[in-house]
Amino acid sequence: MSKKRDDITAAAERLLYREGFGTVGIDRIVGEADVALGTFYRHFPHKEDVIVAALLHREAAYMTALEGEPAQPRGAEAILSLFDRLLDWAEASDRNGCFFLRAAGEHAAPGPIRKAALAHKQRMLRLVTARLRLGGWDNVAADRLAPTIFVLLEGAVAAAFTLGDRRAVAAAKDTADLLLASDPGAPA
Amino acid sequence: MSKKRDDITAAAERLLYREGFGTVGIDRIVGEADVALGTFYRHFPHKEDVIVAALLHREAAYMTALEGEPAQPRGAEAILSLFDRLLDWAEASDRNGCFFLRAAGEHAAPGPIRKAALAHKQRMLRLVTARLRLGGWDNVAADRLAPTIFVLLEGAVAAAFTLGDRRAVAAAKDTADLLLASDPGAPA
DNA sequence: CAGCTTATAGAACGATCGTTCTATTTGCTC
DNA sequence: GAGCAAATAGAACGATCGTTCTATAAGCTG
Repeated sequence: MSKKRDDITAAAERLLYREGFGTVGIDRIVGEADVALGTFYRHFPHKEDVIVAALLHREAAYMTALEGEPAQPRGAEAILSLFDRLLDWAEASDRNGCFFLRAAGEHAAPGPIRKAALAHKQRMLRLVTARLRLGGWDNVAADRLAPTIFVLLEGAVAAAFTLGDRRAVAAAKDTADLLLASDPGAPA
Repeated sequence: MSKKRDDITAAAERLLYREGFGTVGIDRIVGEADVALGTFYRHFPHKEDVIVAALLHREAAYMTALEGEPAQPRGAEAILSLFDRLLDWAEASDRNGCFFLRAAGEHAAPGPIRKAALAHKQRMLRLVTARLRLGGWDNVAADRLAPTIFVLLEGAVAAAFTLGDRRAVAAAKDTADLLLASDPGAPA
């Protein structure tokens, strides 16, 4: 709705992701967004609020990036394409780990930040489940396979960050392929 | 060497892991360790120093916990037992994500903290490689399989945290089992 | 133009943070 | 017991942080 609000959210996401929640102050965000301090506090009464907005903003972009391309993927491709999109995403942004994992870890107190961060992971698990169904797995098989695919995605993100190369994502994709191919519930 | 130093390190590890690097101040660490402020600064001239000490302390405990039990595991058990130990570890400590991943993410500036955190991941990859060799895989097969096992371990840690149950670790273990069993380089 | 919302620059506040300092005491070793 | 390193309690510092406030300027709608 508000241009300024969006500018602030985007700047916050960039800085918080790149440098950390504790490191980045509001003055930095205000500077990066090129808005006045008063404008910031008009839109976000507390720092907590802008962090939540940054999380939601990044989540939307991330989920959209993951689901691009094959509109009606067949079979395993519904899952395997997620790893390809993940690789694109990881190579486009500066890799600094999973924003949501970090947000939850650095904000142990129950509250909007932790809630938003953990909710994203639940939505990711649901996204994987939905993709399995899209690929042709029945509901039971999808629910059974989703946690493993989720683990592979989480591991791929983490390892791509810490090892710094694309091997990890490729390894995760290959493993997903093996898993799906060897599963008795594979679609025709 | 120094009892006080160890007390401070242990207190810092506990607090920093549970509550985050930005949230916990030195006064909190000093309070938890029950030492005077001057004692703290005698042992750790900068906050950075105590963070690095906390990382190394946790790493030592973690790696030790992972390698417990079957002294000479045979075949896949060399790897699969890692997931069992990981489950024990995750259920013993308050789950708040991977300490090292968080440390690296929240300290983007190159420096001792990021270095220690990322070095741990390299050591984990080496640990996995060594376990594969211990299980009977030759060097080539071990190097090929290690990144995937590493991804599964990373994914298990992350998912155990965000999903909050043990399903994730079990799923990762089963996948490792499948992977190792279906690999052509499996030991006799 | 009037009137209202929004944005601006910047000072200012209280709290907290990492760090330093002082003065005193404890505990070990010669 | 002398001497010295280590630990204590606590005040104090400058910097930074999140937040509030004031005063002024744009920008849009009637």
